[in-house]
Amino acid sequence: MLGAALMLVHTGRAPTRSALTAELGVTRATAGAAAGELAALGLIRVDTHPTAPPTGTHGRPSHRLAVAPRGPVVLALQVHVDGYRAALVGLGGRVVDTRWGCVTVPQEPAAVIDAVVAAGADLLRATKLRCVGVGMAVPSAVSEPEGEALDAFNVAWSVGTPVSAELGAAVRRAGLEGPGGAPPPYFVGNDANLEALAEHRHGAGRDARHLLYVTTGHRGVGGALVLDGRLHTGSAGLALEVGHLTVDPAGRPCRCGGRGCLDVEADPLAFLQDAGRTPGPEPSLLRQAVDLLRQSDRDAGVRGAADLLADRLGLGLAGLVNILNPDRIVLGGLHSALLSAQPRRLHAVVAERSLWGRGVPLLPSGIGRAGLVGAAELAWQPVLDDPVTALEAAPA
Amino acid sequence: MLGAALMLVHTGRAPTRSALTAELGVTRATAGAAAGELAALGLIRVDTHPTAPPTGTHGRPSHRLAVAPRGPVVLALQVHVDGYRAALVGLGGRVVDTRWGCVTVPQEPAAVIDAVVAAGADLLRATKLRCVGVGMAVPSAVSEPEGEALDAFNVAWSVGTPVSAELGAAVRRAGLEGPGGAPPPYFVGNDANLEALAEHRHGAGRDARHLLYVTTGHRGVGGALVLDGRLHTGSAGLALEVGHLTVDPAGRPCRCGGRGCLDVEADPLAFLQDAGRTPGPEPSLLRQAVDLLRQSDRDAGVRGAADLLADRLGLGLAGLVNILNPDRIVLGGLHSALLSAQPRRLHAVVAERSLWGRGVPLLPSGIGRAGLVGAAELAWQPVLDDPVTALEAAPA
DNA sequence: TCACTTTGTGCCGCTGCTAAACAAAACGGA
DNA sequence: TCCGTTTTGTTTAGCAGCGGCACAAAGTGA
Repeated sequence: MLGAALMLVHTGRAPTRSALTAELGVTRATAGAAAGELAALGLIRVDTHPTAPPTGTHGRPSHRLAVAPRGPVVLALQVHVDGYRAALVGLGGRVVDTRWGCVTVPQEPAAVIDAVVAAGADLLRATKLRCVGVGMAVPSAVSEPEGEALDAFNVAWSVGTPVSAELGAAVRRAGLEGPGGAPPPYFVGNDANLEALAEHRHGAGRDARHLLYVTTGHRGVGGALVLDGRLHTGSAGLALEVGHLTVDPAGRPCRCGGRGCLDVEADPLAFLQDAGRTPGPEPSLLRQAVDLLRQSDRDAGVRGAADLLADRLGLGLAGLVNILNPDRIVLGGLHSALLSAQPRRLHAVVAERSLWGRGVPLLPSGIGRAGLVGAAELAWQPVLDDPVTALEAAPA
Repeated sequence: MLGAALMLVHTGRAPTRSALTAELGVTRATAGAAAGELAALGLIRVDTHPTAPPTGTHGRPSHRLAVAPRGPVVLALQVHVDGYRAALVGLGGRVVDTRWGCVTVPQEPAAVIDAVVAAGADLLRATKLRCVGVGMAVPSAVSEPEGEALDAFNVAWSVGTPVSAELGAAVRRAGLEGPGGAPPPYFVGNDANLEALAEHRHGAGRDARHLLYVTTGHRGVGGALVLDGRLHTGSAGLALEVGHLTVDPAGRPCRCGGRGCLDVEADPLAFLQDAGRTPGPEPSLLRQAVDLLRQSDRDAGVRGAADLLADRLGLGLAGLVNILNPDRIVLGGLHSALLSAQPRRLHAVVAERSLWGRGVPLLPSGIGRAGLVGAAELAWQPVLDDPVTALEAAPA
């Protein structure tokens, strides 16, 4: 109950106390008690006297609810192909402060993770905010419950790298303090999964019951599914490996052994190649591809490559629609840019190649740094599940 | 709580009161009270003095729990290509009595549904058992929440046939009486989905957290997914249309507009054709194919067709494994027979063509008439969710 | 027959919620 | 300006569900 109330404030669905009452489906008394407890825990702020609220309705104005401005935060970390980023994230997905660094690939996982955790520890020292959890996004499938990276070829980590264990060690080495003085709980997730979670809680996926998220990194295609508000990661954390759907049987060979996988046919590199460009070393492949896509109305070659990308992505999405029947699809990375640039062809292909995909809304991603925000969601989850227990969290 | 307890007895996971206590994770007092209430409702039987229980353990023997022998039943109905079947099904998936009939295609939906409901009403009159719900399985995708059949080409119903409404009308016409004297609640589902549900509750899918079910009818391939004990039907009931996964880009044309879909490459008709047989009018395509598959160790042509079927099905399953990461796969229809006949090739293809499919257990279906049992599960669901409310169910 | 183990049952108290009555804060009309 | 209406916040009483505990019951084995 407390957790459900906090989630409603967290996701912005309960901006007032009366909205909280309605969303929870309980009496005013119960909702009021919950709001009071959350305020006492320092998680939310209850504005008893909202200054000049232009209501326009009858009746007593409701108290406004908001996340506490200097309440606890979580440490959100992200490792990607050429660097890392650390951020302090409050409730509501508010990024308080952020810091980043570069690494040259290949690099030992432990060294990278130590560096990103150290950056986070710096942030915490500088702001003196209380840290209640650590979440990290990595560009790899992550097995559950072991927390091992299984295909982190982007960052040149070997199969089976114990990312979760390394993160735990780094957290202890950095001397981070969580609830009860013990090291804060820490979690690792795949970046595409976490971006999907962020989109569902705070972005274009809000209120979707079955949200399909598909995105590109610099290389490859990732997917995720959020069902009834919870990430569907499959039985071992390995679901939604959408990169190996076949979209062109005569296409490029893929490291999975097949040909014409989405992973190699609908990612930034494929798009640059299809447009006849030779990818340069700088900036990132994703940025080069997005910049190029902007020229599609002036350059016929680019336009052709964009059409090809839309056809292939659309075919892949159509297959996913047949299997998952989502009520919304959010696209990230290059696919988000493609959707914004020319929505029609993509919609048409999905409608044509799926059985009942005509009405599925396709939306571009709605938040920046979704990976970081998603990592924060992971770290917030224990608090959202049971605020009291998570905040007092007796050390082991 | 009461519902959870009933579910445990229903699925056979709580054969004794102490097992119920352990599975529910509550105190003996609470579990005892729940068992007492369910017995008072006439749903289960508590054997206080189990005669001669060969325990072999220390301590006081636990009371045995079982579904009530003459407790209420649900009416399970199934419509298929050339006929229908009605059954009374008790808790625990026990088929009390069954009755069937034939129809010649094409036939008006209302007429078929009237006939199958009438058969069910006969059964109820003959046994004088109390009916608490009606469930019907149809060979078509069923939209939610409207309850319309969307691709019932097998039974020649037009797109958008309001099956749920027709069933409701037939139930009222037949004068069936449910809880409180009102017509019993009625539900419609896709047959593959309901078979999956039956397998999960009572068959080869027991205790799987992420169960993927794939099966053939006489024509086409169907799939279903059971997540954490609940059927995943997608946002509009249209998920798991696995029949249109491409498994042979140069293959047969499919009514979806594509080529080489699972639907036309891994169904009984395709197998018969691949083996060089001309399908006869009798018996059903499924039966002909299963009978033929039995000869695969004597006939090289049949063996080749079986290998081809295993390759194509395996490729389709591998794709599904990449997307859904199930912890178990159960196969029905012709695919079940294929798995029993030659498990090795199928296992090998799934392992080879999926990223992490090596360890996924593949099992043949474990119950007969799974469609009927699944339809019964659908009808039982309100009782399993909240026995008290469902059984007293005030009329509208 | 006597420990010992395991299970069923009754009683007490805590927790979390609802219901109901009352108070507070806005609006609009006389 | 006053008062009725509407909506919301607050307080109190009461109920239902469940856990904890103590005790009784029904087996096993020495």
